[in-house]
Amino acid sequence: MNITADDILKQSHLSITSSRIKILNLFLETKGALAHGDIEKKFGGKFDRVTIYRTLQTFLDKGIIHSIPTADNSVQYALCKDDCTAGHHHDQHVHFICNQCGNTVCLDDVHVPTVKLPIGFTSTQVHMIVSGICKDCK
Amino acid sequence: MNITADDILKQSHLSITSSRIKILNLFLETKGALAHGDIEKKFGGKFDRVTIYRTLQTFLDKGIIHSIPTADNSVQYALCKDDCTAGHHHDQHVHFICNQCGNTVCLDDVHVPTVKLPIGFTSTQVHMIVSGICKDCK
DNA sequence: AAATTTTATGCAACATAGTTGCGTTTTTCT
DNA sequence: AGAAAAACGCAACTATGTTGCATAAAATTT
Repeated sequence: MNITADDILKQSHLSITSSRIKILNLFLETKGALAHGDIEKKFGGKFDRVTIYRTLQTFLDKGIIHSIPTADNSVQYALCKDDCTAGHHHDQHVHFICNQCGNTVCLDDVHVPTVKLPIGFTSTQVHMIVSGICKDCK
Repeated sequence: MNITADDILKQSHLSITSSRIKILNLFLETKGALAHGDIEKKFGGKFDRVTIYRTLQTFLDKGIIHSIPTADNSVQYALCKDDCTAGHHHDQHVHFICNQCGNTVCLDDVHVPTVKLPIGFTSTQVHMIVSGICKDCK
């Protein structure tokens, strides 16, 4: 049995509202990552833009989604795996951005390698973003 | 003898203009990376915002600077090393963003490790962004 | 060195993205 | 069902990024 949007919200102690359910379902249905603009387009004014901003922020805070920085100024969001908690993210996988279709996907199986930082530097988070051509576009 | 802004522009076959010289000098003087907003603040309306956008884009195209995606929607730019050319970037080093001082620096000595992608994926560019506490803030 | 061509800049107007405050509605708790 | 808490929608605002075009400045030619 699959996990539902309802379950996720309950697990995170969040109020169950129709906008949260719908946005969360969109994430569950979508394979790749979503930008704020994608969500806005998908629902075509059904929700206020502000609601989408706040919902994404809430999901980020609770560790339901994680953000993926991109070179073109459009932050993408993707669902976290089960082992993410509000305090600490474990999304240490590589993200892939396809230059052809523009999709961003989580390569859950590709782990971000650890690098040795110069003396004095301490790392709390590592992002690895690979761009190129994805398997659907080759 | 140090390389000058003038030299860089000539090498890239770009017209020598005062805005390009000044923006390039700012990069030469600054250790870390700069965002568009930093440059705008620095010059306080001395140049048009549009000029800064276009100058950055030109420098990017010519391989004079490279861009660094960040999680907070503010693309940073930093000078490329000598071995970057217009066609192909060789800035395969790790970037570090300090959560304390907010500075972004190029860790020129830390090379981005190669990762094995799933079958069907082809990589053209890899970004590795580490955030944490830098050596000046620890 | 002046004229011409090419390129870059500034301005205006616009488009998109993100934030904040506040009254109203919805959800949750008892 | 009623009270308290949380979320939503609206409006207004700020910041960020883009485009077209007239003007200004560089580079090129003679």
